[in-house]
Amino acid sequence: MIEPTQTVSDRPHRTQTERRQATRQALVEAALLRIQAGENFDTLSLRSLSKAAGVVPAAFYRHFDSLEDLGMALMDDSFRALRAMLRDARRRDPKEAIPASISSLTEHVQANRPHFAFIAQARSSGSPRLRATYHAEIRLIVSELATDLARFPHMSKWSAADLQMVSSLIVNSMISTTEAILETRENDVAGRTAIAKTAEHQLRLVMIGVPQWRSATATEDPA
Amino acid sequence: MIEPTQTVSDRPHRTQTERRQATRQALVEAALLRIQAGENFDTLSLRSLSKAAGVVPAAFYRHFDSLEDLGMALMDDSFRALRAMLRDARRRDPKEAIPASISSLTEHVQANRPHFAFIAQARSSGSPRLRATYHAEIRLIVSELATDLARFPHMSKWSAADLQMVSSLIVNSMISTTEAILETRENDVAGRTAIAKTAEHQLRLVMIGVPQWRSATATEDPA
DNA sequence: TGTACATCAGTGAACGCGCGTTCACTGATGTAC
DNA sequence: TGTACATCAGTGAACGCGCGTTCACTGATGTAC
Repeated sequence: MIEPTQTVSDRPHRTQTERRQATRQALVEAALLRIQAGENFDTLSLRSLSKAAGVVPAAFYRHFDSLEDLGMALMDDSFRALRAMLRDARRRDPKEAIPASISSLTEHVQANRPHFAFIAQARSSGSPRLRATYHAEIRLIVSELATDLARFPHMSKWSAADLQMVSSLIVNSMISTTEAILETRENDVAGRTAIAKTAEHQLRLVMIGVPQWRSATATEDPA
Repeated sequence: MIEPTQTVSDRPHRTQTERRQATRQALVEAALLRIQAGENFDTLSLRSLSKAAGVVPAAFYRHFDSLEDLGMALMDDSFRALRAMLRDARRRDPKEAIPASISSLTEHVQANRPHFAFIAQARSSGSPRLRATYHAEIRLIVSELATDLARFPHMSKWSAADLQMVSSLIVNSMISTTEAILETRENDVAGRTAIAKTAEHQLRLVMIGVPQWRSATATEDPA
């Protein structure tokens, strides 16, 4: 009577691989949940996460070498979410770059609160290795934005240093905006709208200065 | 032969009050030392700090109710250092406001690394109470800067919202600069000079946009 | 298809450790007379 | 100035707890024949 072949979702006994993935994911998600709730990653314990994932502490080691190892996995996932956001922003109308970027930011942060919260934390907490990874990723993003900016009319002749200067100003401002969004309560839509508006004005103000910018120092790294 | 009245520093047996203060200070400084070394405040333990201060764990309670209480004391000290920096910056030539502010920032951060590092951490770690204190202090600083900015020629007629918008852009940028300075090694003077230069350019770029700024929305909070 | 064996995710017990907190105490400093 | 008493910063021992890590194990899933 019972169909001998069932779909994956129907099957009560999943394959070993599927079960393994599920446990790993449960550990990761336990961490993200606690981070979303405002806890700092480095106050999490292997035992509490294992418990939340419904697994004995020793089982943790079947998936991660250590808490830091789980942190690195979280870092991967989180920056993947961040890069998806950047891709989305770039895909939108370049004539409306500012509002497009801001709305992309607010939407993605809202849809991936725990990942962005984890990134925000990594700025100044976590192990040195996690922090180093964070800073390397951010530096990369700043450089990529600098490249993008060089395509804008007024900045095509700018020095690399000046492009990095504007780029890091923008990225830092976006990080602050992200943190502000994360501080809003889930249902405070108006609060987030206000933050987005302010962020938009800040970007506009920066871009207004661009056509008149003249670097004071002529000395540039010849490389 | 021995002078019956000695100076405080000579006296081998200080008063009870002096000894008390010294122990309290030793606890606070043990925390600051560990923070300066890159540790996060909320990984510190009452026992390790007591040990560093040369005192038994139970003695901690003669000075602080809890670690959070010590954190609040650190917060007071740290924001006192930050406010001293702001006062210093305001005291300097207003015609050279940008370089004056940046050099004041770099000097004070360098002279009070652990305090500024603690503040930088409080942005996204520590107990909710510590975080709330941090955000309240920063909000106050943003508002004070907005008031200052209103005295500048082009901004005297600006709306409160627009002043806050520029002010928070500047403060966030300064926070990022502070964090960058804290990441430099103690002897990396050149690195800090480069960071200061970039920060100066960023502020200049922002201020260049100011005369042309027109708020897009006419709707303002009537209050 | 059926059987024998290998793999391996998860178990449960045990370990030593540093933690925050409590308590009755000690002995030097401070105060009242 | 000298004495008797009060104050109180710091002591040392003890507590129960959650931590990370180890280990031999179990039993279901997967594989080779």
